[in-house]
Amino acid sequence: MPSWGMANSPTGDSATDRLVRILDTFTPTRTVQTATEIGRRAGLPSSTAHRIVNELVAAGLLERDEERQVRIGMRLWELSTRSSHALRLRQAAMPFMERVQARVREHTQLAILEQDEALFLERLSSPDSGSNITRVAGRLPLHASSSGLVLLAFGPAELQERVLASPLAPLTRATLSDPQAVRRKLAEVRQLGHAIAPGYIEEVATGIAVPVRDETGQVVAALSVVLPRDAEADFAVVELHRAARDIARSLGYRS
Amino acid sequence: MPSWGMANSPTGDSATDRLVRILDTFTPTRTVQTATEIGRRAGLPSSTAHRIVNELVAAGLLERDEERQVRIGMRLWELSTRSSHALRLRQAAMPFMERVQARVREHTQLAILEQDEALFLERLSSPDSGSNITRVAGRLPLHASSSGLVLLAFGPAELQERVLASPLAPLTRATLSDPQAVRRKLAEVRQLGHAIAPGYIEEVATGIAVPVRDETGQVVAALSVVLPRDAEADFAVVELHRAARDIARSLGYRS
DNA sequence: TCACGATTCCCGATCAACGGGAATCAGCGT
DNA sequence: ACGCTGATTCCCGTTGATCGGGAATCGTGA
Repeated sequence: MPSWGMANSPTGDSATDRLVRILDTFTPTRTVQTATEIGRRAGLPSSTAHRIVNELVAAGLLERDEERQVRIGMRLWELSTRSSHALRLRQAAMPFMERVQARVREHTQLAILEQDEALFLERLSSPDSGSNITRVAGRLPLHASSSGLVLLAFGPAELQERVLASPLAPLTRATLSDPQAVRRKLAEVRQLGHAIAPGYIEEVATGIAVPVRDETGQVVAALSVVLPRDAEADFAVVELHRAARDIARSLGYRS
Repeated sequence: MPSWGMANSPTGDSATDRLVRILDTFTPTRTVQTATEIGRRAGLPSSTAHRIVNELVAAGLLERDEERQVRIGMRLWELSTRSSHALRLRQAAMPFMERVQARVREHTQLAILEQDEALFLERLSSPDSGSNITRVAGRLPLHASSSGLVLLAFGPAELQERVLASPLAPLTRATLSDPQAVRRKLAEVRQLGHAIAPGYIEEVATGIAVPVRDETGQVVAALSVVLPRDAEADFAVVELHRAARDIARSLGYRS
């Protein structure tokens, strides 16, 4: 069968899939690129890529800068803020995160559960900085971060089973990668009411996280700080618990 | 011609348009709704709405809660943070906004120019609150807000022409709605280096805004506070200018 | 039990999207 | 000046993915 006469036919994946593939070609480190480049990365012919990119630019989901490079549009951010859930939480948490940050003087972070990972909603950086693992909108595995352990420990049982059944990649020598060890750790977290993760992500850093409850009393987020490896943790734990309680209160949680 | 035999044919608007229409059915006050409801608001038949919503949920752009209500997904927020431009600005501005907020003790806001309106990227609320016009991701017209006037005064000339040529809706009796008056105001803003908008938006409030420059020296944002109508403005003006300068410096602006 | 709305499933008709290809444009090195 | 490379736009014949009416199913509240 001759291929020179082949038809140009639709690709077979939905418009939505293609859109996500295109948006995914943007990464935190590559925030601008040409339409052709997008096409190459998304597996689209140049001509198709241009047509779609132009549509998206017209719709405001993408933007072009002065050199016609394409970047993600503010419109998308605007639409994304309509997702009340996280935004409301972030808003409520902000003032108290600032207080923690002012008193503990270390990176202060707020994370939620998202697709079996800890997704960081907000981060106030330490004035006298240090390590920089987490980013706003960054993710960390549940078993290897203090925030993740809190979200896991207070999360639904089937989540725990799913995560414990999957491979637990260690990030450092200290990371818990044995299901039984993680299970014990989770019990400890539930008993203490907070998670301490010494060196799980970076040898030199210890994460400390507490659960944050919404107005229904359900744990919806983890509030955390990152301390130097062998700093005194007690003060941070107290401050975190206080902030978590105040956030829950400001969301309307009683008792 | 009998209509009962009519074909089912594509709508004529691109998939992108439909996506935006669907996302636009979500508003800050209506953040969850059923698929059928989305269809009704977006002008889509129920069956079509369901198909598309299901696709979007599968792609992570929308989510369903426990009652199968649909809401905007965190995935969208995550993708939107890839738009470096605004995020970088917000990150750089945050610490200095906090300082302004701590010292002036009034609503402190950061806005950028977006589609001929002032789009608010961030807002730190006054502890002793008061009016609440601006919201994060909210918009205000350029001619009627201190932030807008700054963005307009230091923006490209063709933007000024376009805005002055369009109808200038007054929000209060004090709002400048005459093109000539706005033109004079813009000259004043350029001369003073900041904008004072007494009662333009709300009778009882005065907005004060200063331009924020990026590393190239271009004005990319407006930093503003909202004061009670006849509060002393000088202190706020000084603080705002200092913060704007520090933000520009932290972005790498020299001189 | 019934009624109503949301949701899923099915399916034939249609046309908007697809992408190869050619032309154009822009920058760059020689 | 001149080709070379890559981005971009335009054209156009083909076709299968999209569309939505309709029916069945599920869920809930009266």
